[in-house]
Amino acid sequence: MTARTPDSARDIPEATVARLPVYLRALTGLAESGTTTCSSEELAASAGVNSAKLRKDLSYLGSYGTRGVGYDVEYLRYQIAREIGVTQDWPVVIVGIGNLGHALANYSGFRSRGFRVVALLDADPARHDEVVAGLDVRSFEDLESIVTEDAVSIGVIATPAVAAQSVADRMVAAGITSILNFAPTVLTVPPGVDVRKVDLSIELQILAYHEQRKSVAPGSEVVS
Amino acid sequence: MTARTPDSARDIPEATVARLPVYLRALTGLAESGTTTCSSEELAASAGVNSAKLRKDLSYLGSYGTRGVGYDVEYLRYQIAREIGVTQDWPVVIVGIGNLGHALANYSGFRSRGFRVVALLDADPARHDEVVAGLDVRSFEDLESIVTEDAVSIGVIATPAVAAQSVADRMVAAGITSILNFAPTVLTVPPGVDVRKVDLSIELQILAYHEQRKSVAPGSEVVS
DNA sequence: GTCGTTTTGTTCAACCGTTCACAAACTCCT
DNA sequence: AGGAGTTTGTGAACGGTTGAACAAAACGAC
Repeated sequence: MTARTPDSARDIPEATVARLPVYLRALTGLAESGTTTCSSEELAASAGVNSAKLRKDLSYLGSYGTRGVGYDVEYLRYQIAREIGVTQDWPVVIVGIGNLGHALANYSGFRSRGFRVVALLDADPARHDEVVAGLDVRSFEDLESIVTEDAVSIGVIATPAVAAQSVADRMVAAGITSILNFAPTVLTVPPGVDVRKVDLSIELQILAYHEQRKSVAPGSEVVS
Repeated sequence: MTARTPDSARDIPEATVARLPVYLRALTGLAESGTTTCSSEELAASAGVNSAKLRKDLSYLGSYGTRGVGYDVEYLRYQIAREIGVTQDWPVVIVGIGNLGHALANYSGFRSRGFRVVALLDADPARHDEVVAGLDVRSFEDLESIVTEDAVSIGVIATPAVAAQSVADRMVAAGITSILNFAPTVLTVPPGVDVRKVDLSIELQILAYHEQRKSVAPGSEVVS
């Protein structure tokens, strides 16, 4: 048996980390529908995974269930939120207020899940008088002062591809250590900085690959 | 040695499929900058992976390189495009023309990569007179006729979470077999239908998890 | 208190994906 | 033609992820 650390401190597998937010959302849904207790089977169904995987994932956080009973929805929800770090609010800055930047700025899912958009920046002065989602679009030159003042550690890049690398460089120089990149380009960052990328057309291309296969071979593939 | 099938027919690992579009983009970039030949090392650098992985990925498609020389950029680009299926155009329908739907409809990366948005649908009649990205927003009730008429097999869901499942059900009933879901909810679909999901807040939460860990001193344990 | 039922937490084996290391194959130079 | 240098394609080892199966623990009935 591994040593039982009182507070969570062990390293959680990356695949598990990626699913924790899904469990968190499922638990929120259950809580809103009035459920106070749930089994791993129920929660797994809500999250779209199988129950063995769910239990294994939760076991990395600690032992928050009760055998023979299940999980207390509110308690587990809090534990996962704490583990992810969304019990506190994370200030976020969005750079590139085009169509996608607009959508991101207005996305209510950010604020409701522990993220607070503190600034919208764009290199184009023509956009600087605009007000989006209650925030006025500011100059990209303000990046450093905003990052310092609001202790921003997460940046979102929604610029055209050509600008993305230089924006990332400025972000890193300003002190940002986590970047969510929507621009269709590969970012190079120094060690210690995390980058996650969301690429819309890549997702469609993956679907197209499988779609093409369906029309050829009868052996169908299912990805949930 | 495994049997050499003349045309691509073997099953390509899912992880490899997800990277092929990245290679395709990197090759397009190289071609635009006038490069006609590249080594696996160069291409891997452009794509942000290591060269061994790149070579192994490409080996699933066939043997398209020349030892001692490298890859012909244009030739390899075509082969990957053919494998993914983006040499033909894929008609796509987008449902839910809110902020995100707007952004998706205007996203030029779709059309330039083999996808053609044929219709924008929304359940809200107040949006039906709007024109977005050169297309007029139509009623969700038109889904079936559009899917049939334009042979649409890929649908994009950009609706609020509560509507997503019923939209997916209608899409599946209409004949769509691949769905890209931007709504923050788990979709249930019958076997044979592929779903990929893009979840903006989940990506941020994964970053937050790692960010939280950075600020804590490595190996420090708090025991009260 | 004991038994039976339920459900978690964990162990174990199979699977998938990544990386290393190297033989095979091609070019260039002499 | 042959040898040196280069780069691909792949076999094999390794580590991470998944899924099944089960022991441990809690609860309720009596």
